[in-house]
Amino acid sequence: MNTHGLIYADRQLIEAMAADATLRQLAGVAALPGIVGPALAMPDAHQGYGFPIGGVAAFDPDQGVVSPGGVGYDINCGVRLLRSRLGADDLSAGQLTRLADDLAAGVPAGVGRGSQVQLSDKDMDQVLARGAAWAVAQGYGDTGDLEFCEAGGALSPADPQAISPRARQRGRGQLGSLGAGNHFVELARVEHIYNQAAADAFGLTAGGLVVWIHSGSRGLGHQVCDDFLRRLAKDKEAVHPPERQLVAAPAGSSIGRQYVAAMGAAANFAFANRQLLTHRVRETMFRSLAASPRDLGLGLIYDIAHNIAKLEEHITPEAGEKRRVWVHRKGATRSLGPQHPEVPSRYSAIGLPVLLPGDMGTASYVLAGTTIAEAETFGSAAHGAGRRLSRKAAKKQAAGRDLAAELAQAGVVVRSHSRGTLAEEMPAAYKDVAQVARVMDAAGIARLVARTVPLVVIKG
DNA sequence: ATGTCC
Repeated sequence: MNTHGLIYADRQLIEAMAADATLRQLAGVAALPGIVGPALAMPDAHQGYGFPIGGVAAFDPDQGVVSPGGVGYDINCGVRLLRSRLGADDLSAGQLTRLADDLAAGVPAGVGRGSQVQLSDKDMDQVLARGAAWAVAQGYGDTGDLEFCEAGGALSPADPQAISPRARQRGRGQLGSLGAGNHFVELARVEHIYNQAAADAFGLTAGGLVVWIHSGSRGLGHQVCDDFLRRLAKDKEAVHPPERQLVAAPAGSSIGRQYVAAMGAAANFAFANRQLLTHRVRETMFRSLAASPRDLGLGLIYDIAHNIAKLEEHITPEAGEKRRVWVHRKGATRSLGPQHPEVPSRYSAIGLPVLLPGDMGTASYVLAGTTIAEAETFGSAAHGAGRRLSRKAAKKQAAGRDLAAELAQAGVVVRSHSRGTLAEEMPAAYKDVAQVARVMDAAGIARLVARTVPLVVIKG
């Protein structure tokens, strides 16, 4: 190892990490060349492809690497949160059911499912280069949305030409679609406020209705990851660690630059995707409730990327030097404290919103970023509950059960395109998100702001 | 996560 690992967890969470390959994978990350500061594991960390999900690592731009396994297959998988002017309890059961039906009909979802938008090659170039800004320019959303997206909703560098024809083809009909797996649209009620000043700044009120949107770069990002893993596996320039899935490219090498440019373009596809989904959700809700945008609100609180590598400037942990580093956040969220220049001015006294979606039957958390995270974790925090059961084990446990009925009984209206997805995503498949939130608050890498509970969930 | 194997 070139550095040590640093894990944020309580006893139970670290025992779960010890029971799978998380710690071995973290040691593999710590052995990569040019790593700066420790190899970090957030409290939701679990084993992933080569590099733990919930892992964070920073690399020197000259001596270090970029790694597709350190970003993940779903490039710029991420989460958005919308506030509303509605009280959740003002909606009748009938209105909620109708919203569930209308959103299920209006939001394209499911494996391989496409969108209503068919992109020309020229449009696709613009999506890949400009991300959410392209979507807003096309009328999908408000100009104001961009201020509340990480990186303004577009990564740079991003080169449309670095994307393979196959990746482009897979993405062509998928912009504005949810996908499957853990992706969702959720209407939720703000159940508890922990920090009133932060909640006020974020526009969250107790009892208020909010909307969570979780999606990524669909088949396009998946293909980009696959393309570069294959190319790196047979590239002499590449770094080939004993854990073969952790193959990496020197950040300054030709293939490293190509990966970064392709990853940025795929990330932009994901930003545009969430922007189109947002537009579709707003339109559907306005129509379903026969309400005006003025009455409903649905302004964007924030859009975070939780599968990404970015060249960022940080004061390095322990050494305390100001350096530009390639920060890999794989299943990890950015956490920046008050007054940081990348925090929108509306939130500058509070810190960046840290969005922590839980499972579809329990709760999700909104937290605020901290200067402690800036100092210790390259400005990073956890991204969710973390899996307790593999997809396969979850399906086995769900056999013979009617999960939609169980969730309805618990007050959550679920619409899913696939029974399999519902089984893989059942609440018992996830660890306790409250535990993850508590660890972050106790360690100071993010501060609790609010808890929301699900009312309506749309799944792939 | 994923046209769940080109």
